[in-house]
Amino acid sequence: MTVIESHILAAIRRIPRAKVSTYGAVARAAGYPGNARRVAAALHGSTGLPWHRVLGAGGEIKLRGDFAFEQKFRLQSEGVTFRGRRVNMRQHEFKFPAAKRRAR
DNA sequence: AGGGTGACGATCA
DNA sequence: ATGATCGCCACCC
Repeated sequence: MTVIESHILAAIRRIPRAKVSTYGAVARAAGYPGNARRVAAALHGSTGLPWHRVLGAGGEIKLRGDFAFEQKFRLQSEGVTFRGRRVNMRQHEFKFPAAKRRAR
């Protein structure tokens, strides 16, 4: 568990129920702008997180196959509405408080 | 050290 | 909308 990873996971845990965010936004909120890929990687190897509340830019589901179905199902269960593969961000995006960049 | 990788993102044809 | 391309960056050989 690296420090960057712990910061990223902490940010993800702050996303409230029925709200969503994006890989890029989580990276910025954790203090690591430009590290969207780290967010995805951290998510991939962790458990017990609201992983389904993290989407690609524009509110698009980036997973494919069964995982994509699972994510959509979980979100809809929380009341998040979809327009095809995307969620209405105007309505469901969680706005993180501004965060400062962290040292790498 | 150097090259490949990816649940990314922005841009363009 | 869809696919290609390029920029990006920590990880893992």
